[in-house]
Amino acid sequence: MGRAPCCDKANVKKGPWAPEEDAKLKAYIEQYGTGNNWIALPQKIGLKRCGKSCRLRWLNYLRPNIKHGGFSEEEDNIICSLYISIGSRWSIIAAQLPGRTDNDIKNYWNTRLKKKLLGRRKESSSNTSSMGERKDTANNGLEDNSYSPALSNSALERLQLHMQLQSLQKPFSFYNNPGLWPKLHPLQEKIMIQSLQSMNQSSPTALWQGQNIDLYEPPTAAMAQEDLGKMSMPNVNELENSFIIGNNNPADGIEQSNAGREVSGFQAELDDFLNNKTVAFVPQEDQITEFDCFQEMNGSKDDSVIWWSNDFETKSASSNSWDSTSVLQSEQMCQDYGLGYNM
DNA sequence: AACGGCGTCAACCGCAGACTA
DNA sequence: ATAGTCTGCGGTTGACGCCGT
Repeated sequence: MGRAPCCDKANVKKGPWAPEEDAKLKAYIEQYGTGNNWIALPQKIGLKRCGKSCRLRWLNYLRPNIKHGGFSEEEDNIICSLYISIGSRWSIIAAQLPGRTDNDIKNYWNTRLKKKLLGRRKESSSNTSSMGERKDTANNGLEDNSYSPALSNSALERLQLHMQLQSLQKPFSFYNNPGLWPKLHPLQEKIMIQSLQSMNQSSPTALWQGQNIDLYEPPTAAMAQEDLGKMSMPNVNELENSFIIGNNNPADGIEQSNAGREVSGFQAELDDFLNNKTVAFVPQEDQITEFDCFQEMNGSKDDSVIWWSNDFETKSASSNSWDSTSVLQSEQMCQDYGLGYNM
């Protein structure tokens, strides 16, 4: 059974809002409030707009104390940290940044921050190029893998960011060192990727749960082999917990303080990233040979190494990576996070 | 000046969950 | 219990402006 449309689309105006429309909407809401019924609101004030459109306009633009543009470095850090930690939960992230809307943050991430962070891969690839490995210097960014034209997969992005951070912290950790990865035939790789893809489609949470990866304690090679054997991915909850700080649970005193150190260390890394202070991870010569198997997997050696297949169709992974409990944890975490970072 | 490519951002769309009758 | 409605959210789209050729 289909869903009833929220409004009569034929009689609804679309596109940019006119100043008069803004004025009408703003004046009404400021005087009467939304009345808890966005659908009825446009009729009440004689606007030929969909209720949802009114809501969006109010929340993203007309609402008082909205800030547009001009994101500070501190805000950058918060967005990046939270994105890596909780994914594309823009509303939660926005809640930590007063005056910012989820839409704004989402746009800012997609158009700038993502490039700022992931674009560093470009640098490292260029370095590789200078070592005579690359043939193509154009479009060597993350999104250019032949497997995937678009990078909408926040989970993968987060993994990659996570790995970048790890590469800085522990350059020889498993995830940075393809030499520790099991050698697979390109065909096997593809099958693995397809399996991951289907797993992720059928049960997005299953992919992430049940496996441990500590953000700062990389698994041993044996563990890693086992991980890969199970075709698992890092446990995001685990990852997420690595960021929980200041939980004020006396029983966890020691762990808390450790967590605090981890986070501050992480924050330092992030700062470095954002400020371009650190040198991007440059694979060692022996590692580069290992990279080749992944490049061959893509049928070419012309691009930067993409660790993961970007071919995952994880449209839902980002939003379904954890259950509501985790979301609540995230919200708690966000509060703690705020304390931890002296916001 | 005209054109095309690209980046940005406001707005739309569709889904999922909460709520209500 | 169930169907309908509303809200909130995240992904995507399209208009617009800037810039290089």
